[in-house]
Amino acid sequence: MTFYNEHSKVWLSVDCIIFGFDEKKLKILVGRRQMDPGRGQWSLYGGFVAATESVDEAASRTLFELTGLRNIYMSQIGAFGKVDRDPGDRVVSIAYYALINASDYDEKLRKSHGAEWIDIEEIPELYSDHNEMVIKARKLIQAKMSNEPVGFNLLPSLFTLTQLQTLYEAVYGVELDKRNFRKRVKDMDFIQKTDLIDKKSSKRGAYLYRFNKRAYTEDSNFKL
Amino acid sequence: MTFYNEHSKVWLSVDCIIFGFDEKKLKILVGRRQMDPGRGQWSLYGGFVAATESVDEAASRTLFELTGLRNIYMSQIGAFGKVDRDPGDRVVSIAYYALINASDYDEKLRKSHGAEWIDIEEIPELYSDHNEMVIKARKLIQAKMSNEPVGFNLLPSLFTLTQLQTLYEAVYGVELDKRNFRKRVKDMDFIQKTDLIDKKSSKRGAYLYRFNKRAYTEDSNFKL
DNA sequence: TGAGTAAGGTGTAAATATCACACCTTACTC
DNA sequence: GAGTAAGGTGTGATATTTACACCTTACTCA
Repeated sequence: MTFYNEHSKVWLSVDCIIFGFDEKKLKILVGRRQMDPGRGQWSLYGGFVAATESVDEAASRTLFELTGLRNIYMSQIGAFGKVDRDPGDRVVSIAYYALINASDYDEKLRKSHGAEWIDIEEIPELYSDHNEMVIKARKLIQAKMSNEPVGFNLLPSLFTLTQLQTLYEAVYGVELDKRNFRKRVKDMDFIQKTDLIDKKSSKRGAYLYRFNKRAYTEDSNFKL
Repeated sequence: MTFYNEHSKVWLSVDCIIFGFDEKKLKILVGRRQMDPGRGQWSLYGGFVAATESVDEAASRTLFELTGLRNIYMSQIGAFGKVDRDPGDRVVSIAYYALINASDYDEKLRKSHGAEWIDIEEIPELYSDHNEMVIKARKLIQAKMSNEPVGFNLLPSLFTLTQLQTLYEAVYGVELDKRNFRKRVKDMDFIQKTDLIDKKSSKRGAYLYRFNKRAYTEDSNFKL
C-alpha cells in the first residue's frame, strides 16, 4: 500500500566534509568529480541514499567506501535543498562532517580514489553548493570542539599537548597561549598524561597524553 | 537529459516546530493528523516538498498555509532519515523550527486548522519521530536565543522587560535574577527603552522596550 | 666539546565577568 | 488608607579569563 503518490519524489544524496589534521593544518578531503554533470570539478565525496538505508547509514557507507574506516565520528550538518543546486537534476543533499585521524587513512587507498587533502584555508571552488557546506561544517566543528571532546578523533590515540594545541589553533584559526591552554587541559582529568615520551617532534621529547573516554563520562566538563 | 536514473528517489517532507509565547509559557503548535497513516495522532505541521520549490520554500509555504503569516523567522533543524520513520512509506523529513508572535496568529485561522498550542513541557506522544524533532528544536533555540537576538520574534514589537525575562525563563526552563537580567539588557544598546508604558500587566505600569535591528547590525554583542 | 637552536615545560597577578542578594515605588482595589 | 502586586534599582564576593617570561632538555654542527 502506498500513501503519498500524489506527491513528487526527489533524489537524495549525502556529501561528506572529511576533516583531517596533519600536525600543522586542518584539511579536508576533496576529489575530482568522476561523473557527469560536473565531471572533473573539485567536489566533496558523496553518494546517493539508497532505498534500504537511512540517511546516516548512507553517510557511513560513503565514508567507508572512501577511507576503508568504520565507526568514523560523524555529525549531520543539514539539508541543502535549492531547486537548482545540482546542475544535473533535482537532488537534495544532506551534508555531514566527519573527523578522522589522517594517519589511519591508507595513502594507497586515498590515491586510488584520487582524493586530496586540501588546507581548510585554501579551498578551491567546488561543485554545486559544496563550498557553502564546507563553511557551515567549519563553523559547526568550531562550536562542537570547544564544548565536546571530539577533536581527539583527529589525533592519534597518544598525542602531545603541543599537537593538541596546534589542532585547536588550526580549527579556530587563531593562536592560543601555551600556558593558559595547558592550564585548561590540566583541569580536565580525562585528558591523561602517560609516562610515554614522543621524540619525533622535538629534541627534548614531550609527554604523550591520551583521552580517557570512561573518565569523561563520569566528569563531562570539557572546555577548550 | 537525466543523469541519476540508476538511483532511487524518496519522498521529502518538511515538519515545523512552531514556537509561540503566551506571556508565561513557551508553546508549540500541534494538530491531529488529517491523513493516513496515523490519522488522528498528534503531529507537527508539515507537508511534502514539491518539485518546483526549495526545501526552505516548502517550509515557508507550510508555515504560511497554517498561519497566514509571511517572513516568519525560521531555521533548519536537520534531516530525519531513518528508513522506517514514517509508517506509510519511505519519507525523509527536514525539520524546521519557527518563532512567531502568537498574537499575530488569527485565532479563527488556528481553529480552522485544528491547531493547538501545547506547553513545551507537556508535549504528548507525537506521530513518527516528531518528539525527537521537538527535543532537538528546543536545544537549538536555547543555544540560539542566548547568542542571537531571535527571541524578539516571539514577542510583540513593544515589550516590557518582565515579558522578555519571562520568555527567557520559559525557554531555558530556569528562573533568572531580575537585577542581573536587566543589567545585561542595559548593556545592549539595541534593546531600547521607549517612553511608552504598558498598563496591561501591572497596576504601576512598565516601560515598553523595542529591539532596534539597525542598531544591532552596528553592535552585534548579544548575550542573554 | 661547547655554542646555538628548537621545542618542552611551568606560575602569578590584573582585569573581567558572573553571581547573590533586599528594599523602596507606584497605582490600583476594596 | 491599608493591602497588594508588579516595577524598578546597586553593591560586594567569587570565579573566570587574560596577559605575560624564563628556564630546561637534548640534539646539531662548527
